[in-house]
Amino acid sequence: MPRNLLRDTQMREKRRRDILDAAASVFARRGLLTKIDDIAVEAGRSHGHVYSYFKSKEELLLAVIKRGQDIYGEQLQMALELEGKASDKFRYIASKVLSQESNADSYMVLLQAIFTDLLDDEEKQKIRQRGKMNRQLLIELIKEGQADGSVRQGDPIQLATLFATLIQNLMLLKIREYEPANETTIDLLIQMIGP
Amino acid sequence: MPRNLLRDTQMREKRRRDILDAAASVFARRGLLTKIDDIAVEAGRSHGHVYSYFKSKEELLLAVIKRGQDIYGEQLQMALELEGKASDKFRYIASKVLSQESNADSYMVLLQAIFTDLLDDEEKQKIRQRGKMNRQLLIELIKEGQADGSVRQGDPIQLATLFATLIQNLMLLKIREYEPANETTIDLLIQMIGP
Amino acid sequence: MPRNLLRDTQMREKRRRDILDAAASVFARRGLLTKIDDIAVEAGRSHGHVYSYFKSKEELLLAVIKRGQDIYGEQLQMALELEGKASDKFRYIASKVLSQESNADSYMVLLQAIFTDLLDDEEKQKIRQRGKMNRQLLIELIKEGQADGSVRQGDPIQLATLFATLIQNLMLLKIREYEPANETTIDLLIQMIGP
Amino acid sequence: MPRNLLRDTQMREKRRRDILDAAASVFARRGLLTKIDDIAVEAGRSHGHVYSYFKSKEELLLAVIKRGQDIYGEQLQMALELEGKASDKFRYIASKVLSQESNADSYMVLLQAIFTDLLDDEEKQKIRQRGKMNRQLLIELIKEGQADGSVRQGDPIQLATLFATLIQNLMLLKIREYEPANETTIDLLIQMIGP
DNA sequence: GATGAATGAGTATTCATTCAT
DNA sequence: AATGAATGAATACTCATTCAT
Repeated sequence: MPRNLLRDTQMREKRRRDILDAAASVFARRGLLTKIDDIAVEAGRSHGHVYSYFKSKEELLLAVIKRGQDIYGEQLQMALELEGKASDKFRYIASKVLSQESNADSYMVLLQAIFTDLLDDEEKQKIRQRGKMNRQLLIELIKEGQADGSVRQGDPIQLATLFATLIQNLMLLKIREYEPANETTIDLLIQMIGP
Repeated sequence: MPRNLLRDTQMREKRRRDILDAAASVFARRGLLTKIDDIAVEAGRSHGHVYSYFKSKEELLLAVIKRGQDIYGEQLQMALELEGKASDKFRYIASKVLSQESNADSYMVLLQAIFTDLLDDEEKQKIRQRGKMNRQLLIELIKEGQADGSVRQGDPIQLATLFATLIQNLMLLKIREYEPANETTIDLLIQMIGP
Repeated sequence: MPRNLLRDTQMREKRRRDILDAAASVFARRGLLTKIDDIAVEAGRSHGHVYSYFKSKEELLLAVIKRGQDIYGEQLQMALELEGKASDKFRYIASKVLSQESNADSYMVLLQAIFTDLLDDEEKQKIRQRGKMNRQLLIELIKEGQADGSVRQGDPIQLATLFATLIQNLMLLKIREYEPANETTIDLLIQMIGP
Repeated sequence: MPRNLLRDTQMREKRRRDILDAAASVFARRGLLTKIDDIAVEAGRSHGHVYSYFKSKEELLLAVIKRGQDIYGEQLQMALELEGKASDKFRYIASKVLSQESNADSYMVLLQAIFTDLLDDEEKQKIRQRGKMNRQLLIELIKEGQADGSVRQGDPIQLATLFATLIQNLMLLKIREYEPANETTIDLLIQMIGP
């Protein structure tokens, strides 16, 4: 009996996303030592299930990383398209990014993947390439801010790197209940890159 | 002929340090997936050798982390004792810390240990405690800078966190050959926390 | 409208045979490591399909073996019923058996099943029993040949075993493209058991 | 403390041989479905032990096969160097080969490896190459026999193949307690290739 | 002390089998 | 009936740790 192909495909897509969500959260908490079974349990499924969606743990890890980078890129893009001063867009980015726990998870996974020798160079290259694209968006915004006077002068590349570094690490600190990064922190951050 | 006990002890100390050095470098590169044998090879010894200096892989990891934090603390302490404006001391810290590759290794290990669920809470507490002590030194320096006018106003705790975050991540970027953090970067950093 | 029960049954029989064919060929090529899915793919069906015709992989394997033995037996029977000298019947058997690839497949599966500890003794007994029946046919033929002077003297059991051994292995060699067993080989074989 | 290097090496060699022996016997009985643990148990060791001598199950399998072929080759070589008629040498080979159980084990493993798709073509090529070398020895002997009148006329390649086939399969039959191949069988066999 | 053989708990992955659709 | 999603038992292989030499 033939099944409903459209629905089958949609269901499959959904389950794939469920696994990615579970994986991101567990990879973030247990690093690359995560067991496939941890992920399966988090997703409420058996480990065999995971393997019918991802060929290997490495493939799953790479998918998690890619998705995190893509989402981050979309958030940046959205900010760029707002009206107003560049500094307001930076503020928007900071509060947007800091408000979502999953960003911190993704970032933690990314850090480990990229600063570690555990992946092929080829895979690391792809990840870096996507990272560069995202940073390019920030660089544009820095330039915009330097033009409209809301961002200090200086090498846009370095300023973009410092800004990105700051918000990403604030995420980490926040999620691990170090220092709650609050509105004040964001103010401070904006001032630091301000003129 | 009695053995030279002092010398024996010194030799033992030295070999212990050799292992710690090897371990820090390998843990940094291969994360918590590091094998004892990787470390032994890096130290030019057999894996059995490692076990006559450290009871377990976890104990070795904790020792590596502690040593990294202690060294970082000493570097901060040294800066505090310099003569001059607080901002000059910050500059000194930045260039000192950035100049030593082993700091980046230690920081990477620390990050993984602390943002991961792989250690006991008890051990994580000790690590956080030492982290707090180091940050306290930075907080003092921030306050000193706010008094002498070389650091901007704002919550010293948050400023210290932001500063620490920046230099630690710059280390990582540098060591992984992302963006070479150079003197300009340090200038920028000092300006950012400046008034 | 009542379904055509006869036709349903025939269809079911046909699909069962399709699976057996697929299974024989895959078992022969991949041995007992064959996956149910390999067989399903070879049969152009899903693995679930296989299970609506055979309860388990073992049952399927046993069915494959049994069918191979039965077909071999029929081929021997047919030869026995021919007119002529026993040696002509041997020649007929040899060329008949060697001409069908599926015989080699069946024999390879049989070998593995029987010289291996992977089946129950009970199942192995059944297989051996059928093997004995087939060999009995050959023994009759040997005796017939000894009577009509076309086969050498000697223990008929041993001669039958040697003959069976030879044609079965020639099949294997042929199918794996070792030495093409041709008409000359058959001549030689007949001479060897000849007087 | 340095160890006795010579002795260490010898011990290692011996243990390697022990594993090969165990592996040959288990592979023969359980085919390619053999578990590494079966072998370890047979060798009276843990499965981890096996892995410090062979990198993988496949490597171990290949080593077992190679050793079996090498030993068979040596047995043939020895026969060739005897004094006397070729048919006596054949008789010697037959009784020599049939007297050692391990030959049957090796042959069974070889059969499965070579008639199955489970190994790389490259590995299969190596195995076939060694097989050819061994058969070449038999071919020489056939020719010798045709010259001294103790072997029937006919294509030496085919005669060698038939002879090899016969003794190898007799081994199998014998070891699985089918038909005890006894002196009579060998007589028969010699007569069959005789003039 | 130093080595590396040996063990066995732990983990990624596969695949027979079941069963809802 | 036919499919393929889901499960979990089974198994290859790894690696921390121990310990005899």
